[in-house]
Amino acid sequence: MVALKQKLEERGLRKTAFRIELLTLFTQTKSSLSIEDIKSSVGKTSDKVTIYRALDAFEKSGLIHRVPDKANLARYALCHNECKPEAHSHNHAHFICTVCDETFCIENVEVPKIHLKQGYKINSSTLTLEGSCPSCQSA
Amino acid sequence: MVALKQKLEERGLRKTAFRIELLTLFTQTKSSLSIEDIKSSVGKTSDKVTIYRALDAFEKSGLIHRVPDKANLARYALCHNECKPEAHSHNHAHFICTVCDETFCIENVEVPKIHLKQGYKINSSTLTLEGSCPSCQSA
DNA sequence: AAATTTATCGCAACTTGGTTGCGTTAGTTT
DNA sequence: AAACTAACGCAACCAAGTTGCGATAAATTT
Repeated sequence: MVALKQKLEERGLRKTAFRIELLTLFTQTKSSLSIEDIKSSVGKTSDKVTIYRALDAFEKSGLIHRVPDKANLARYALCHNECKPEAHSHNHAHFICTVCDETFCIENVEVPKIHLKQGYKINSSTLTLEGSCPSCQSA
Repeated sequence: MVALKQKLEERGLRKTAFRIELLTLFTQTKSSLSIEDIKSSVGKTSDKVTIYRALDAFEKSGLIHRVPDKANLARYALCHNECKPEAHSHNHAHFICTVCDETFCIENVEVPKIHLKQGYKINSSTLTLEGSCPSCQSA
């Protein structure tokens, strides 16, 4: 909890009740959170605009990053590595279960380095796998 | 043109003026088309609903497939390989230029096969690269 | 060729994810 | 405590995409 407030302070973000609650939610979540998820657990009291702006601020300051989502919706997860503002480094793949719509970070899989024809400058690369996860297999 | 109408007929789609025009546009386009692109070249006369439904029908019948887009918008391209309804096979990477927002298919790059932990079933995998393309480099 | 069938069209109205403007509230700094 | 300004919250808005439904026009049947 203390470390959590520190994270906000380090980045020049204010320690409001809502933002602390939101960041806590992220630390307690194994995989990623959709806006839906967030709304249903901390959004009862806060306006959607507040949520969007907080997510935006968190992302800009390197606290969280966007992960892909089946329906092309926004989805976020905590940054594990050292992410600085304007330079997120998330070189891992994502697995999206098309049954339960969960998004999993595949930590131990590196996104292969691709080199393109001369002239292309690559800033980021994402490898997204779609299918069904173990719990949805058995169903 | 003849082959084009045939494609529609083969899939049980009607050869309406609009759908022929739309399919022609796809064949004339090297990379991919956003809804914006489509609207501005064939959408003057047709309703957006018509466009969406035509794209939907084309995709379902394996004529075109969706490609990722920077802003998570829908974007489509012609199917090169043999795509059947319900079974698209597009094992190539996409490059999105974040300057001009163009999406390029990287034809000669295979999406590497990833094997996950037991229990995950992968239906499709997409490798998306973001950066700036040659023409936007020089600017 | 006319009649029937049915895919496609096009308008209106709606839904959803997300944004903008702006006045108010509340951390933070002095 | 006063001043400063990030963050909040409401309303209004926007854009992408969907749904319902009657009208139109291919394709098929007679």
